[in-house]
Parts: sequence; structure tokens; C-alpha cells
Amino acid sequence: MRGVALCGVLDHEGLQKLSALAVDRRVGAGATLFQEGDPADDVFTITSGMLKLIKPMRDGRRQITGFMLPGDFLGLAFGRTYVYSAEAVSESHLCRFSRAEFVALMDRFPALEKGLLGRVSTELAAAQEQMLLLGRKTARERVATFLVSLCRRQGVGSGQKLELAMARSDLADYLGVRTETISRCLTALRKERMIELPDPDHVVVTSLPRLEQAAEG
Amino acid sequence: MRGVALCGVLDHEGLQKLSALAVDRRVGAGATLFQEGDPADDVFTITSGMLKLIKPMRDGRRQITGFMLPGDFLGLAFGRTYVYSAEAVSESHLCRFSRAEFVALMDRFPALEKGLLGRVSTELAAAQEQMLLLGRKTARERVATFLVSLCRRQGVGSGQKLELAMARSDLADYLGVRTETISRCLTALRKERMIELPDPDHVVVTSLPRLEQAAEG
DNA sequence: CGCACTCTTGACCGCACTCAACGTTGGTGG
DNA sequence: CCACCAACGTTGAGTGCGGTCAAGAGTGCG
Repeated sequence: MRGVALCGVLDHEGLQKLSALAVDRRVGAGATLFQEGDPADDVFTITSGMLKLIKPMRDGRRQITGFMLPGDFLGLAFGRTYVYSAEAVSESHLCRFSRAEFVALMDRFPALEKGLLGRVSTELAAAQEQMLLLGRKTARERVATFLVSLCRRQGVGSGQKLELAMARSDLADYLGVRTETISRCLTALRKERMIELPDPDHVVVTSLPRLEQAAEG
Repeated sequence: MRGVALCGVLDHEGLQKLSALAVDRRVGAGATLFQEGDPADDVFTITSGMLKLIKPMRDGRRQITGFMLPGDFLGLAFGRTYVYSAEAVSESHLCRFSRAEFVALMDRFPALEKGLLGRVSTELAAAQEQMLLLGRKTARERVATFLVSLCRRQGVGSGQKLELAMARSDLADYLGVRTETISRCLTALRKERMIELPDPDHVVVTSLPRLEQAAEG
């Protein structure tokens, strides 16, 4: 769109070319696609569902670094092993490529590589935004920030219903707090009339401007 | 080295080709190269010194997302404006390219684009590691983790002197804590005989294994 | 010498964590 | 069909880690 490398990787005829070579793979909700440290033999693109990327610690603590949606790529680590784990949030389907195949594809279709550069750059920018959230924002600001970005991603304004696809525990591991804190902050924002909570899986943003203000100072 | 896209971007003849087109730029210690929101007209590579990438908030809070060293690229945002600020930690020199020039260069030299993809991917992996640190680690673990990675980057083992190029305030903004906490944690690690602090700008790691243990649970 | 700045240390405080109880929901089997 | 149970979400009470505020030591510069 804007820049040379912002074009979607899987648009146009590229998708068909790739699909022909790919092997379909299904993962049920909660199942693990691969774990940190596994040999990074495959590259995946998501066709349906949602997966979470997880950085685990030995004692059980974990940080979710992102939620991946259809069209996103997984397993692009440039080492011999994956540097994060990937688990399905909901049942998901993916296309699997061997690493060698994928590298060959990049050489044959420079547009793929160009698209990947744009995509990885966008992910890096999102990661920097998340570092600000994790390093400097209060719990309330984190939850508000998350809801605002969810509005943007789902293209939803004030008054419409947002879908929370993931559990509180995933939200907590994504925002660097405990599940109890997620609950408390959601309740607080509801009591301040910025959101409504018709059920645990849905949020209605009643005042996006005030939520945006709550997201930053 | 390992993967197709891991090669240094500025190795070999590429550096000379690029340098011929670039405009030299000097920034003094503490000076700002560009700020978040400025029109992203230029791309830079560092030739000497060190810069910090900063995500600022309106109320003064800030998160440093990384320290950039010679050979690194700055300003690769794929939007019309920079998405972070860049300030010099120490006096630095850079090569400046106009965005248009740089895009043209990538088209002419596919190896540049390939190298960039590897570099951005590596940065993304580091960002995910940092998200784990900021979201889940204690202050003590954060400082220990930082020192361990500094050892790796400077290729230093137990007993050798590490150089802390940046101030406590930069360290604090990088690790998501206050300067007082940095001081307290360094003192604590010193009292536990993992490090020595000959002066504020240097650290001697006396037991890298124990420091690594302190870095993760 | 004096001033500004950085770093360190101490005392106190508050936000988020911990632990616990309870309500709700959805799946399972009697 | 409903009893049972496990998993999830919410709420409350108390605690502790790191933040806040303040003072003092060390350092470099004019």
C-alpha cells in the first residue's frame, strides 16, 4: 500500500503458488504446534484460527509475544531451532513448508521476500510498542491499550461488540500481569462507563476516546 | 553465517557502494537524531558510536527498545513517519540516505534486501526476548539478564571487565525499572559475589554461571 | 572552589501479586 | 435428566516488590 514492502505476502497469485507446495496441518484449541528449542525444520502460514507465540521460562512463567491470525507466518527463525513456542488459541489450520522449500521459494519469487521484510518490520514495530506497554504502563493502561488496538484490528468503533477470542490467562500472559488483575481492570473500566461486559468473551466499547485516554497517561 | 539471510548487510563490497551515495552525519552525546512522528525521510546506518531507540509517552515515561551499534540500520519504518525516537548515547557518526535512494538501492542490490530481512528478524527475536524480560522477570533477573547478554556481545567471560557505555537512567528505561532499582540490584549482585563494580562505568563478572542462574528463576 | 550531575542508600508507600472463597459454565457419566 | 466435577472468571483480604521521596557521596567542569 504505502511502501514498497507493505504489500501482503499472500495476495494475488502468490497464494496459489505457495499452496500447491504446502502440506495442510490442523491443530486443535490449546494444542502445541512447536516448542522453543525444537529443530526449526518447518515454516507455516495460518489459513484459519488463531495461534499464540510464547516465550516460556523454566519455572512456568511465560510471556505471550503475539497472537497470529490468518495470513501470518510462523517459524521464520534464522537459527536451527525455534526461538519461541506456538500454541493454538482456537482450532487452526496452517500450511506447512519445509525450510528448504521456503528458502527456494524466496529465491524464485523476490516479491515473497520483499513482502516478508515488510511484514517482519511491521511485527518489529508492534513489538516495540509492546515493550513500552510492558516496561512502563500500569495494569489499567495495559488493558485499555489492548482494547483500543483490538478495536483497530477488528475495525470496530464505539458501541459495537468486540470479540475476545482468548482466555483471561492468555490476556494476562500477553499483558504481563495476573488473571486477577485483568478481571479487576476490566471491572474498573466498566464501572467508569468506558466499556460493557455482556459476557466474558465480549466487550462493548462505549467511549473509545476515553478508553484511548486511559491507554496513555 | 548460518542461514541465507544472516549475512551482514554491510560486509564486502556493499559498504563501499553504499558509502558513495551516503551523506555523513554526526550527532553529539545526548543529541536527538530524529523523533517519533517526524517525517521518515531518511535511513541511517551507524559507522561509530552508539544510539538508543526510544518509545516516549506524553507524560515523560519512556521505554528504550534497543541500543544500536556500528553496522545497524535506523529509520526503516515502513510508514511516512518514524515510529520511535533515536538519541545518541555517545558521540556517533552515521551515513544518511534519502528513503528514495535506499529503496532504489534495495531494488538494485537484492543482497541488501536479503541481509536486511535477516537483520530485522534477529531484532524481532531480541525484541521477543525483551518482552519476556519486561513482562515476567523481577528487577534482579532483569539486571542479571542484561549483564549476561552484555558478556555475550562483548565476548567476555568470567573475570574480564565489561564496559557500561550508558548511564543508569538509560539502563533503567531499557529494563523497565527506576535508576534506584538498578543501583540496588547491582549492589545486591555485588554483595552476592557475582560481580564487582570497580567504578560506575565498569562491571567485572566474577561468576558467569551464577549470574546466568540469577537471570532466569 | 562551587556548581551541576550522577550514583547510591535509606525510609516509606502503593500497585499489583498472592492466596482464598465463591459463582458460573460446560462437559461427563450415572 | 440431573448430579457431579473441573475449568474459568470474579471479588476480597493481606503482603511484598519496586516506586517515590529525600539525603548524601562522588565526580567533572568552569
